[in-house]
This record gives sequence, C-alpha cells and structure tokens, in this order.
Amino acid sequence: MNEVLKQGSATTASRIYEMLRQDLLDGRYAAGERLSIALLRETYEVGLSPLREALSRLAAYGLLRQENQRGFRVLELSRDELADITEMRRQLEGKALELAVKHGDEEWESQLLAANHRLLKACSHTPVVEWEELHSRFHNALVAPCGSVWLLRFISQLHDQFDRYRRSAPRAQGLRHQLDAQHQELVELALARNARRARELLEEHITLSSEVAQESCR
Amino acid sequence: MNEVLKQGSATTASRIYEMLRQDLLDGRYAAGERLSIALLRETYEVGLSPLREALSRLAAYGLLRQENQRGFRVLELSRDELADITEMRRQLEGKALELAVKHGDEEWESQLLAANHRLLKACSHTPVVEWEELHSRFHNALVAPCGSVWLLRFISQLHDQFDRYRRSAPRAQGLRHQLDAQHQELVELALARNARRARELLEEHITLSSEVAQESCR
DNA sequence: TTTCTAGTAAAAATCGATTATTTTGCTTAG
DNA sequence: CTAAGCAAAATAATCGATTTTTACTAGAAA
Repeated sequence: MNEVLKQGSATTASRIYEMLRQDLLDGRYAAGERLSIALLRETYEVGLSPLREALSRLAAYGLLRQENQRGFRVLELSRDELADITEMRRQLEGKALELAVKHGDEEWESQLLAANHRLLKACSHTPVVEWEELHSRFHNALVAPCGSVWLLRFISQLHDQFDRYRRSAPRAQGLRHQLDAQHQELVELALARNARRARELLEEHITLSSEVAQESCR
Repeated sequence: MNEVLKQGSATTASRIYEMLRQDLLDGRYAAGERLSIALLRETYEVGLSPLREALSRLAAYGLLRQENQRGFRVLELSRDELADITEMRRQLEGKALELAVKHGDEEWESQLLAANHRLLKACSHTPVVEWEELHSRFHNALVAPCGSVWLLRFISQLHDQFDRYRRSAPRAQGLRHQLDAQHQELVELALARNARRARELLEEHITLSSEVAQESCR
C-alpha cells in the first residue's frame, strides 16, 4: 500500500472512537438515548467488532454507560453532575495553570498567543464545530506545560464531559464574545507570569461557562 | 436459566476485564510486556470479541497501551510517572479526606472503624491478595463521603496505577506494620474531625508508600 | 561481510454467522 | 376490561473464520 495512505490509517476501531466521541460532544445523540448497534453500523459503515471496541472505550472514558445485556446508552445530564464537573475543573485547571505559569517557556508563550489569535479570528465567521475545536486547543495550550501527565489527562476528560453540557445549552453561542475577552485577559496574565490572578480569572471563566451550561439540564 | 446464577453473571467481557485488571495490579504480567491475544484466550478461556473489548477498556483506563497494528502492551514503570501519580494522589486524596471529614456521618464512622479492623486482623495471617483488597477498601471508605463522584473516580484510577508500582516493589510487605499504624491514626483523626491533621497524615502516608514503591523501577 | 528484498510464518484486526437475552405484541383467563 | 403468560421478533453478545498487517528468515546482489 501507498506510504502516505499507510501513515493516515489507524485502526478502524480508533477511527470510530474519534467519530463517535465528536458526535457525542456535539450532542448528535440525546442524553440517555440508547445506541442501537445495528444503526451505528449503518451510520458509520463499519463492522461489529471495531464498533463494539470503540463503544467499550467510550464507556471506560465516561461518555457512555453499558448496561448488562441492554447495550450502550448515552449518559444523562444532571445539574448535580455539572456542579461536580465544574468544581473539579476549577481546582484541577486552576492548579495546572499555576504550574504552567511557573514552568512555561518562550515556546509556550508563542503557542498561547497563536492559539488565542486563531480563536479570536474564528469568532463569528466560521462554523461552530471549528470554533469548538480551537477553543479546546486554546485551553489545552494554556495548561500544557504544567508538568503532570495525569493532571492533563484528567483535565481533558473533564473538558469533554463539560462540553456535553455547554454545547447543548441554547444560549451557549451568545457568550462567545465575553468568553473571548476572558481568553485575551488570560493570555496577558500568563505572559506577565501573574500566577495568582491568572488562576482566579480561569476559575471565574469556568464558573461563567458553567452558568450558561446549566440551561442544558431539564 | 436459574435466577440466582443470572444475578451473578455480568457480561463475559466485564468478567475478563476484572480478572485482567487484578492480574495487572498483581504484577502477573511484566511492565512493557506484549500481551498475545491467542495466549490470553487460552489463559482465560474466552472468545475473541469479549477479550478484545476488555483489553480496549483497560487501554482507555490506562493500564494497557494499544499500538497501531501491534496489539496491546502492559505500560512501563518509570520514576517520573510514579512521582506524578504520587503527587496527584497527595492532592486529590488530601482534598477528598478534608471533604469527607466535613461531610461524613455516623454511618461513615462505623464503616471506617470496620474497614480498619478487618485490615488489622488480616495483617500477617492472610494471603497478600486479601490484604491488598482490604487495604483498597479502607482507603476507599476513608474518602467515600467527599461528595464528588469525579474526585472518587480519579482517586480510584490513581490507586490502581499506584498499586502497580507498590506491589512489584520487593520491600513492600515489610512496611505493612508501619502503614497499619498510620491507618489507625488516620481513623482517630477522622473521628475527631481534625481535617487539617488528617490530611497532613494522609499525605505523609502516601509519600511513605511511594518511597517503597520506587524500588520497583529499574 | 553487509545490505536489500522476496517469501513465509505469525499475529492482530475485521467480518459475517450463531447464540443468548430482552422486548414486544398477542392471546386467554380472571 | 385488566393482567398474566406465552410466542415471536428484535437486539445484544459471543464465536469461529477470513483478511490484513507485521515480524522473521533466507537468499541474492553489492
């Protein structure tokens, strides 16, 4: 097979995993919905084995729930869990940002400026999914040099959980400008190496997002 | 099929998952080892599909790594990662214990005393695996009423990671008495609702375990 | 002797078919 | 008319066979 094609092709299972993860985050499937194996096979045009492996991974990751002999379900949304996720994000991302401000080098500063620039440019003229992608990248770039692999892992996982709430909230898009302003300010505080203020603002930022996201419940 | 038997039987995949998880924690498979699918099929006497689903879940959980078309490997042990896991445990379990001391009720106090009692009784006269089980239960009971599902989830995950290091350390068994003494003291501080001192001691406890666990690397 | 390549063996990944379980809809007794 | 029980359909879970990919080995050319 062609070398270039070979590079791009991971296993079928991991491709399905990524597609399903995106669609779950985008709210393509309703909270609590049961996912029919047969339907998914048709939708994603894949065989049974790789599909089930992808679903198993998503269940372990926390985006799906597997019931005894009753297949896979999308997890429900609840205010209590959103509060839990929000508080965990505040603490973990806050801590990570403090560490990142302490350890981040010039390369980090460049990446951060670049990520913020791309995000601002995509503010209103690009499709939602693209802004979401850039938004994730920005928050990831912010805490990347914190020095802890496990901290970053948990943060990503919570981010995915949070996005399920945020993206299904009706008013989510209207807040973009306000959030972007906070992103801008976060970059400035980070470059100024003001760890304490940066952390405080990030926690405010998360709380604000959470208030909007609440509208997705009930 | 019989009702009682029905109760006990989860899916084949989840049974394999639990067995493999236990064996990985017990160090039955060497760090970095490649797991042969065919061999695993014979060992656990299962079919291909549920086995692969279990392996996929374990990979998502962080006990295995799946390489492109090269199957599943046990994750390596490294001092850096142990340090990372230890620091994360200190912070997350410390925080959780503070919350548990604040929110725990009488039921919690009873459970805690019971778990500690069982652990002390099993100190030297029972097989290792049983002590390990009771040890996990004790630490779980300690932080259980912290009020955050996600915090508990991350703590369990880190505990499993940590155990891979601790259980393969040669001197791990000799420390039991010292650790048990700390467990005793933790219970007393918890019942006395001394959140600050309890947290400090738990962090010491984790650090002590970590020093022993280090011997499993290189 | 070393390096490259073709061929073969081994292993992983995927597929379609089969089996077991749950859900649904109909029938019948109360 | 309701509800329990049974049969049929639908769906999930598992299995063995097939396909694809990688790892190994031997032989030829430099």
